[in-house]
Amino acid sequence: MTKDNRDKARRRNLRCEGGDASEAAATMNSRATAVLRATAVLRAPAMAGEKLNGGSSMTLLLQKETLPCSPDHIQTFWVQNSEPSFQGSKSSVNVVNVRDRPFFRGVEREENENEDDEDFEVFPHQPGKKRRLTSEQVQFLESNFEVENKLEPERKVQLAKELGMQPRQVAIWFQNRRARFKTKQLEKDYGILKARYDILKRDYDNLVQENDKLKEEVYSLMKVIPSEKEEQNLDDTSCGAVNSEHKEQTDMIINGGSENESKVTLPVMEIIKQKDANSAKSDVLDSESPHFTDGNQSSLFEPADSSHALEPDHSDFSQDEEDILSQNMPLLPKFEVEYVCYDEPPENPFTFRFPVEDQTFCFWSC
DNA sequence: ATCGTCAACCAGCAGT
DNA sequence: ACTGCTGGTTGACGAT
Repeated sequence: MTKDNRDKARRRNLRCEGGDASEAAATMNSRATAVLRATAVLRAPAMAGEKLNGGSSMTLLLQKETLPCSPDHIQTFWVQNSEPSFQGSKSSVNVVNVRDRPFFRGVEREENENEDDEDFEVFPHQPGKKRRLTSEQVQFLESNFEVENKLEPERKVQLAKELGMQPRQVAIWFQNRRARFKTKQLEKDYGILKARYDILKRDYDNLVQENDKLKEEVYSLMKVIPSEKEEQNLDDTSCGAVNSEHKEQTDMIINGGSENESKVTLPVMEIIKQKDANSAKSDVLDSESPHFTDGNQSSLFEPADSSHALEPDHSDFSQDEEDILSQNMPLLPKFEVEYVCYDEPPENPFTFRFPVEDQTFCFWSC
């Protein structure tokens, strides 16, 4: 018999016997003695982890007819059975009739159904019967979950006592609650990533448009400059050579000069730099645009830095543009980056190259 | 009848 | 060996 099989058999036996013996005993004991039942209706803390002390509105729910105790008993019970985080000098205690409260409907019914059952075996698991927890039980568990989503053994027993549940039920509820929380968190993160991608995509499209405009302007400027020179050097025999050199430079700029950028002569670079300065105010690249300041950024993301977006143009995606994109998408999973089809394998898996079409961006819509 | 929710369960893994 | 966790599944139950 393997270890796993032994484990499974043991666990099945435990469940068939009504769960862990000590847990069951604790529950039954609590039920036998808990003529007084208490729960707390707590305002849900604004944020998980916020302590539920001072100022929480607290309601003690008492079974009116069977309550043999004074307010002193109530206080004693509460202090003995509450976690420190639920205690507070500012907490208000209200004694109310709970006959109508949903929290006790199930208990009451069970008790009535088992009036002759002196050992209080009203909670053992009945195969095929599932009872929903009452709204009050769920609310109490939710409050505790927000304080701490893990469940220590003592706390589990404590909660089970206070809620009239089996500790195993409490444990299962916390497990399921964690699973639900994780699912929601994943959905939320996906939404944030999607929004982030949309912004990057929009910026990229705008950059492409800006790039095209710059190219056109450079072309038009290149037409003007040679004509001026021609006028000044009409008889200059080197004119042809100058124009030839100039044309090479222009082509290098427009068609991709990353190979030897330093050879670009100053006049052309100045023109481009002036254009950069004018374009720096573009809303496309404005680091103060709303998507950087909406205050709703997930911790998953760092603000995109578009400050490099108007470096001297390279028609192909060169190193600068790769840097821009890699900075803007620092946390994209590697598989997404490598989705681009390469003619040749990339030398570095973290550098990537965009094809002329922006098919790279299809990974969200695929 | 169908669908969504949720308590309960199972299998596998990890820590003690 | 024991315990608790995660991920996945099952089945009861309520809403439509």
